[in-house]
Amino acid sequence: VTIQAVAERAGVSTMTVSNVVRGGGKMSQETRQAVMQAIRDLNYVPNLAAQSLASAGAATLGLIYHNPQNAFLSAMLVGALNAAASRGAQLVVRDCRERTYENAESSLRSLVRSGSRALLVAPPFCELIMGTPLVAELGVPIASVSSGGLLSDISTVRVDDRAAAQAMTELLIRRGHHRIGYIAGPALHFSSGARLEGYRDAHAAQGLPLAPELLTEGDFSFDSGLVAARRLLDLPEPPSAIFGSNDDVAAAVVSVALQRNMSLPRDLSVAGFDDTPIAVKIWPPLTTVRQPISDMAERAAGLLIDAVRHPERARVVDEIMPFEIIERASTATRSA
Amino acid sequence: VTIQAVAERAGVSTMTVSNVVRGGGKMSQETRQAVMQAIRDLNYVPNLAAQSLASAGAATLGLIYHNPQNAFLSAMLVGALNAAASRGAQLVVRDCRERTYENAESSLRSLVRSGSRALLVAPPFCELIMGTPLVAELGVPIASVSSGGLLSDISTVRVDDRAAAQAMTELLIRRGHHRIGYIAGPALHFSSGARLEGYRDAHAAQGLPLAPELLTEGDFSFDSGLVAARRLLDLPEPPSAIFGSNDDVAAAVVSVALQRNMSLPRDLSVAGFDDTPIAVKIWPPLTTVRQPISDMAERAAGLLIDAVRHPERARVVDEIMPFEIIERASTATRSA
DNA sequence: CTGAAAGCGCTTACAG
DNA sequence: CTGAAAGCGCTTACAG
Repeated sequence: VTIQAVAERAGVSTMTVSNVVRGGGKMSQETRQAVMQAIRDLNYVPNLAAQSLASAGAATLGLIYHNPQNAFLSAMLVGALNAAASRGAQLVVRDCRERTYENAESSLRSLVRSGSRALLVAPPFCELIMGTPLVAELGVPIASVSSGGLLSDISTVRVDDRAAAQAMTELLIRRGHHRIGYIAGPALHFSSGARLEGYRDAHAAQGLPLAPELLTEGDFSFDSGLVAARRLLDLPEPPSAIFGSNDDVAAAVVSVALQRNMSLPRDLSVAGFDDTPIAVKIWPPLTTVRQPISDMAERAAGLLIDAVRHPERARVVDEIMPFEIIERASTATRSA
Repeated sequence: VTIQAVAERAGVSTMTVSNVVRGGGKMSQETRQAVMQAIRDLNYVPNLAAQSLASAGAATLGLIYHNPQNAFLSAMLVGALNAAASRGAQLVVRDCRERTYENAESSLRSLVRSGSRALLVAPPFCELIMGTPLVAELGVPIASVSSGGLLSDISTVRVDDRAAAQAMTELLIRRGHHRIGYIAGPALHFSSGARLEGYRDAHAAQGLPLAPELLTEGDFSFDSGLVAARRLLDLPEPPSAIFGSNDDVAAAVVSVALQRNMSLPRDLSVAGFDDTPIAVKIWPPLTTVRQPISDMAERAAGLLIDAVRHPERARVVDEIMPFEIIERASTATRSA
């Protein structure tokens, strides 16, 4: 069942069918009705590959990321898929094996070459390609989610990571915690730096000294959180609260604490970042910074679809979405 | 940079370039070298949409599923993506909003129409379309992962869910548990039925009576696990162990128990199914049935790619992969 | 408001 | 071992 079959059945040209399918074009009600009927009768479904080849309206978005097991990525995928589905776009997903510029470059080129008219790039790839000649060479709009900072030539939808981390740290300080351990993310992600700044800002704002031994670095993985948590809890003077830079890392802290028979949140307050599903699947559920990842991805994908359909209006934007501090049972006022 | 540009630079026809790109064909070493060099010089990347349109070798697989937030689906995605990447295939992913036959049908038709040469269908869609005329109408090989049973006209890669559930239940019985709560999955999934059978088999095999009040049903979600766990623990004579039919449900049991200040595994043993990431991100880590979801998906996708490339050998297969019982800290011998 | 023609970048027979 | 031709299903200007 091709567009031609539909055209014949409806007694019009393929061009008219194409117009009806894409929703645009002006035509008499009857023609449109006839075409719709033929489409229904024949059970016609457009061939996206052909649409894309003919370099058409069917915006197909390319998405690259690393480690799809990750909850952040799952959420991002959901959002992008939603935007694509609700707006008739196609999503092509590509897993980049390594977090290197070279990997990102070859995946991105292939995607564009294969019909992607816009690109959604997950961290840390957006940081990696930002500002390089590649961005212009690709020649399509590019957007990212949760980049952790403004990206000169890539649109971004993010929260104010620095302010969010500051707000969370201040919450902990208000709860009476003076020694707050921090588990930073990997340097490759701009968001790691921004969140760390926020942690520092809070100390400065509240006149609390920064204790260097309370600062550790992980790579956003649960296992790295385990290591960092042990180091922190083994300190001669351990922290009374630990802020992990994402939920997986915070969950690792909870795990280590429970394993040591500590009672949470009495003996230790724990906070995370993202509000991914795991935040409420562990006990005690995590106090965390809610970052609407799916919505952000949906918005970013929407931006791209708009840019593809209305190139004249397209431009690089930096959208900041609101974050929310969610206090759950993993934090409490410091016990005297 | 099209295939033509490469052909000109290498001084051959596009057909020869095409042959080199797809790896097949017989040609002199020099021609091949020249073409490869031209490809490198020009940074040529084939246009998958065009390949697909020309109804070519570039196997593109369509994948439909529901609720990508789910750990099972993430793992499945990873596996499929791996297979696709390592074998030069393209993966197009489609989220089916509702778990209905109609939804599956329209998504599947669209996928095929748009160039998918084979389909990977997640539960419960494989159960939904199995045995219907649609399968033949689609006209492409279809495979599923973890279907929970043999599917007449769809290839499947699965574990023996019944035997796995029996093995887990027997482990619990051997640990001294006589009253084992069970939280079944939704009826739509064949695996729910199979696992429940396994739970029963174990009781029969060990000469243990089945207590109907110990049987509850969830829908594989964490929240449904919360409800079921409360019901079970509120019983006049509560179970000393609870077996959840997936890890999310088991995590919910752990959560409810900890919330009630029970000490795990002393007061309650908990077991799950799947060995998804959450199994080791909670404390105590879950005893569970390890089902190699990613590998299974990779295998299923590989089967499909083979079927596309060698249609003459293609047939419906039912592959059973080994499961593994992983005992972690969430289970223990029943305390007297 | 509707249509005929050319073309998107590739591959598939079919020749040579 | 290599190439010229036709065609995959659609869309984009351009006419009428």
